[in-house]
Amino acid sequence: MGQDHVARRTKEDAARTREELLDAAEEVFLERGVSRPSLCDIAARAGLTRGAIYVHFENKADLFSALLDRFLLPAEALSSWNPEAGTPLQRLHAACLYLMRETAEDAHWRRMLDIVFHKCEKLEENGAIVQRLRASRSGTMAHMEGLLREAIAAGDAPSDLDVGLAIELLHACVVGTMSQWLVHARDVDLAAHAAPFADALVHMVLTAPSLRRAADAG
Amino acid sequence: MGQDHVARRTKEDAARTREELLDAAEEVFLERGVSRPSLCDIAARAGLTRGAIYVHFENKADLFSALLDRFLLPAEALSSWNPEAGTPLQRLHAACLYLMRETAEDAHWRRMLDIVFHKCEKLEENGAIVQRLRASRSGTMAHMEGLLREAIAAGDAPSDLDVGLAIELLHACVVGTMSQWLVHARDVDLAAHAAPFADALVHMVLTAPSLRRAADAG
DNA sequence: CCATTTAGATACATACGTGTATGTATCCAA
DNA sequence: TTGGATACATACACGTATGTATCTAAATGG
Repeated sequence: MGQDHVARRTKEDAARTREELLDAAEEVFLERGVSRPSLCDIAARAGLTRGAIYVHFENKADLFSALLDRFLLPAEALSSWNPEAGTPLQRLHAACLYLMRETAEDAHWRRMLDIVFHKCEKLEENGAIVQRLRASRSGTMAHMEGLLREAIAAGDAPSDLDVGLAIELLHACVVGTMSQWLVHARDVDLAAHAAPFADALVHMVLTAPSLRRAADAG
Repeated sequence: MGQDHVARRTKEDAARTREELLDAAEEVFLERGVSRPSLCDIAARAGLTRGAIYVHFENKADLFSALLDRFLLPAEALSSWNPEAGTPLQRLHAACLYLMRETAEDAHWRRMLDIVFHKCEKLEENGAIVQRLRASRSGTMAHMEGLLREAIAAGDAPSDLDVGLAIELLHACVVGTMSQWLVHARDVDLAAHAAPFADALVHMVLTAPSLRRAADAG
């Protein structure tokens, strides 16, 4: 605002403007999607010009990729999140609850998730998002599957459970719930619903006859 | 290609080219997203030029809207689908199964759903998609909620069930499953999973303690 | 059989986003 | 203090998408 020609300040200042550009991109992408806004729009939101963007990033795709880098996708969040409390079954329940509760309570995570789920087009040619989403899915599912197998070994889950089937459904339900919450965040009390939903989903995995191996429809 | 100046044919021919343009748009949108391809790309896919598009549609948004008109979103599909067989609970189960099985088996529905879920940006300013998605959600949820209340009245579901909570979860799980299937259609045998998933979800609604009114975590 | 209408192609003006090249002022090192 | 490096702004050239206007030929109505 007050500064006319702000040229090179200190290195930390440069890093700070980089963050401000990412913040601006996050805002603009959330409001108007990833494809439509120009780099000029994003820079203007940060009170800068396109020149600043090209200093820190190669182009819009690189900027978006950097924005994703700043954001721990669920897979990495799950891995980095302390998973060392309680029985495997309790930890599976905690993982589901964590994902949903974080969606309900962490505004920043919610905004980024909203961009990834609803404000950008998932195209093979894009690479950045698609690959991360694949990695997130397989990472989360592997994590859950490991816990569920441990739970079975510990006798906390039925031994004839079809683990692959159960995890596929559980993961889809958790992700679907998060996705729906993002769209209708104002209609629903997310925080209050997270716990009963996690309970119900784990209960389903443990008790649904149709998820047992060699099961017929109930 | 072979035709130099193909001018006005018969009225049915014109309607046919309109459909061909919509087909082309569906293909192109699925492959490359909604925002990036130009009207020229879409017309070329149909073997035509942009002029043909402007004859039948006002602009790209109108074309996309027409594409959605041609496609029955789940809500309308559910309403138009014969819902008159069996008890309310069986019909609730059939509704979930229908949505998932249709996703697994109807290639055209799957393509359109993939576009709507993953290949376009859901923005307020867009209107066309966002409004339809809202309508679809509320329509489907209302349908399901009615059936579940009937099931409770018939004694097929617990009377202290928190219907709103249960329907919110059930809907999110069904939509989430459909969405995940679209992304990883090649990794999973959709048709084989639809039935056990529908069974498990209904089982969850009927038996999960956390979905009862005044329930505490189980 | 002629006039009108219309499906679709083509041409053109305009706007806009991108990438790059250049300018400028500050910071840092010698 | 001076010269290079760097952060950011500005200017320009280019490609491209859009909307509209014009052109054509065929079909329809009288």
